[in-house]
Amino acid sequence: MKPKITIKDIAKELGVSTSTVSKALKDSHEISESTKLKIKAFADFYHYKPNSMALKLRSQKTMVIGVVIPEIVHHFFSRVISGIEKVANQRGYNVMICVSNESYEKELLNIEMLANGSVDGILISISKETQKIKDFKHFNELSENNIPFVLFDRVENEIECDKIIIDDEGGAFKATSYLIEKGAKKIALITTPNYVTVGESRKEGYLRALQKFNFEYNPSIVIAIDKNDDDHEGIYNQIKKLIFVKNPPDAIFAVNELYAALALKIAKERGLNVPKDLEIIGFTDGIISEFSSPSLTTVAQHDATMGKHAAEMLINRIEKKTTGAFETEVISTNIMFRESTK
Amino acid sequence: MKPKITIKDIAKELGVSTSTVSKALKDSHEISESTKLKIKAFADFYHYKPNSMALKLRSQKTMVIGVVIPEIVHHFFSRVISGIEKVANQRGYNVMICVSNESYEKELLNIEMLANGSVDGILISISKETQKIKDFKHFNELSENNIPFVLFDRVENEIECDKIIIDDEGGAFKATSYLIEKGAKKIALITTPNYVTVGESRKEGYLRALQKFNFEYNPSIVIAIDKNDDDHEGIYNQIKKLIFVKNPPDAIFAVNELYAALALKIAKERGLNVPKDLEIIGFTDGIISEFSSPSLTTVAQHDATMGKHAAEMLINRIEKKTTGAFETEVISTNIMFRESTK
DNA sequence: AGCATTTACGAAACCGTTTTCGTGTTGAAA
DNA sequence: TTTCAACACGAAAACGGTTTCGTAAATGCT
Repeated sequence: MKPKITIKDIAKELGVSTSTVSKALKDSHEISESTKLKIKAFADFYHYKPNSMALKLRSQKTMVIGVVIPEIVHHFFSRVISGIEKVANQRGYNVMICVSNESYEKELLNIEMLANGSVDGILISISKETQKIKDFKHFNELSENNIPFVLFDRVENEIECDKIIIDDEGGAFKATSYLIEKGAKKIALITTPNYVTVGESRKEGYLRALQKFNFEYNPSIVIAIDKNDDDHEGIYNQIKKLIFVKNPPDAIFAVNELYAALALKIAKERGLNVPKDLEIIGFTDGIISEFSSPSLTTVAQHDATMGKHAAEMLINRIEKKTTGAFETEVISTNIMFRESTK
Repeated sequence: MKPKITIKDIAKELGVSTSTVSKALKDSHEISESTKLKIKAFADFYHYKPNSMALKLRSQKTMVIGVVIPEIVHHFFSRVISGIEKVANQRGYNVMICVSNESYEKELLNIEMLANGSVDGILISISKETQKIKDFKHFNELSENNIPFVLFDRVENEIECDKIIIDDEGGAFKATSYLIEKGAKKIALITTPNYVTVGESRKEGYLRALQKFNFEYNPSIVIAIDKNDDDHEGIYNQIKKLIFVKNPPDAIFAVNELYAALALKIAKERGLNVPKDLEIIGFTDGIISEFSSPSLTTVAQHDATMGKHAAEMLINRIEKKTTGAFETEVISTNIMFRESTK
C-alpha cells in the first residue's frame, strides 16, 4: 500500500525543491530534460496525482457545477440530469446533485452550501414550496456573490438570471387544439395548483386553444391535483371524481404523465374505451406513457436537451463566454402520437 | 454587490489577526466577549462564509462521497441514488454523481478523478463492459490509496471491499417457484448475457427452482438479451422469437422490468391472455410494472434501501466506525403480486 | 512586594499546489 | 578578460483557512 504521495515528498526524496517538481511535471522549459525525466519517472512510479483540493484552492475554480432539483426519482429530472452530466463532462466539469424534496428549507440549505465555494455555478429547478411562498432571497444572495446560476423548468420571472423552459403554453395549446380538431367536444384538464408555474402555463395553453375554437371554459371539468406526486392513491381519488360521473369528458389533457396514466387506468375501470370514448394526452414523454396500454399520446418536451442546454448556458457564464444580458431559452415541444388518441 | 469576504479582510478591517477572527467565529474561550461580538457582527453583516476549499484542504476531508453508476435514467439507479442522497445528507455529506454509461473507459476515468482527493469515499456499481473484460485495476488503486469504497448491486468477488447486493438468486428462486406452484409447466427465462453478474445470479435462482421441482432445464426457452437497455426495438425482436412460436411458454420470468414489460406487450400482440395463457414475473419493482396493463407482478428489491445501506457502510468506513474485515450485505426481496400472475 | 497564573491575543506553521521573482553557474560574444 | 544571456533551479508568496505555541499584560495569591 503506497501512501498517497505529494509534491513535497517527491522533492525531498529527489533532493530538489517543490517548485522544480511542479514545473517538471508540467514539462516546463525551465527544467532540464534529465531532471524532468527523473522526476516524472519517480512520480509515475508512485502514481502521483496532484491533490484536487489544493488545486481548487489555488485556482479558485472547482470545475464542479451544482444541481438543485426537487426530486430525483422522476423521469423528467433524471433525464435532465443525464443531459447536464453529458455536457458538463464534455467540458471538464463534474456534477454535484442536491435534492430539495420540494421543500423551501432544504432548497435554501442546499443553495447556501453550494454557494460557499464548493461549485463554480448552479443549476436549479425551484421547489413547489418555494414557488408557493414566493421567497427568493437565496437567489439574490447568489447574484450578490456573483455566482452564476441558471433556472430550468420551474422558473420565476422575478428572479434575474438565465433561464431555460419548456414551451409549456405552446405544448398545451397544440395538444388541446389537436383534440378539438379531431372532434372532441368536452375536453377536461387535469392540472396542478396554480402556484406551480409549469402547470399554470399549461393551463393557459389549454385555455387559449379553447378560445381559439370558441369553446366555452367549463370549470367543472378542470381539476387541480393538490397531492404529492408519490401519493398515487390520493391522486387517483381526485381524478376519479372527474371520470366516474354521468357524462364524462370525451377527452382529457393532463399536465404530466402520471395524471394521464392514472386517468387512463380509471377510464378503463369505468368501462370507457380509450381512445374511442375518451382520448387522453399527457405531458412529458416518459416511460409510463410508452408502456401503458393503450400507450399514451404525449407532449414530448425533450428533457435531455433541456439539461444539455442548461449546462451549456451555465458553463458559458462561468467561463465568461456569455457576458451580456440574461437570456431565457424556450424549448419547443412536439406531440408524440400513440394509441390514446384517434 | 458585496464582494466575497475572507477572514483576512475581516482581520484587516477590525485591526486584529486572522487567528483571532477564526477563533472568535468559533466562539473560542481564548477571545474576550467584546471582541467576539464585534467580529461576529461584522462577519454577519457581510455574510461571511468560510471558503469551502480552504477548509477541505486543511482538514483533508471533503465531506463528499462519489457515486459511479452505469446510467442515471433508470428507475433502479435513480432510486438507489435517492437513498444514497438521503443518508449522505443526514450525515453531513454531499453527493457527486458520475455516469460510466456502461463503459470501462469512463468508469476508470471517473474513479481516477474521484480518487485524486475530490471525495472521501466512493460508491460504485460496475459497468457491463468492465464486468465483461474483467479488468479491475482501478479498484486496486483505490485500495492502495486507502480510499474507502463500496460496491453495490453489480459487484465482483475478486475485488476486496464492502459490498451490498440484492438477493438475486433468492428472488429469482422465489419467483420461479411461485410460478411452478401455481401450475406453470413451461417457464421461460429472459436474462442478460452471463457476464452481467446480477443476471447470472437470477438465472441460478431460476435453475435451482427448476431443480427443486424436478423440472428439466430447457435451453430453448432461455434467452439472453445482448442489446443495450435503450434499444427497445432490438430487445423487442429478440423476445419476439420466444413468444411468437407454435407452443409458447405458459410463464415467463424476466430478470428486469423492461424485459417483462416488453414480453407482456408481445404476448398481447400474439393474442395471449396474461395471466391466463401466460404468466409473467419481472425483477425490479418500478413504475413500468405498476402502470402496464395488466400490471406486472415483480420481485421487489428495495432499491432505496440498498442506496441507504450502501451509504451507511461507506460513511462508517470513512469515519472509521467500521474497521474490521470487509462485509457483504445481502438485501432480501419479496414478491409484489399484481395482475400478471394468477 | 514577589511570584504564579490567567487572560487575550498574535506569529507562524500547515494543508498541497502554482507561480513569480531571484540567483548562481555556464557559455558565448566582445 | 570582461560582460551578458541563457540556463536550471530555489525561495517565497499566495490561495483561505485552522491550530499550536508563545507572550505581554492583568490578575490572584501569599
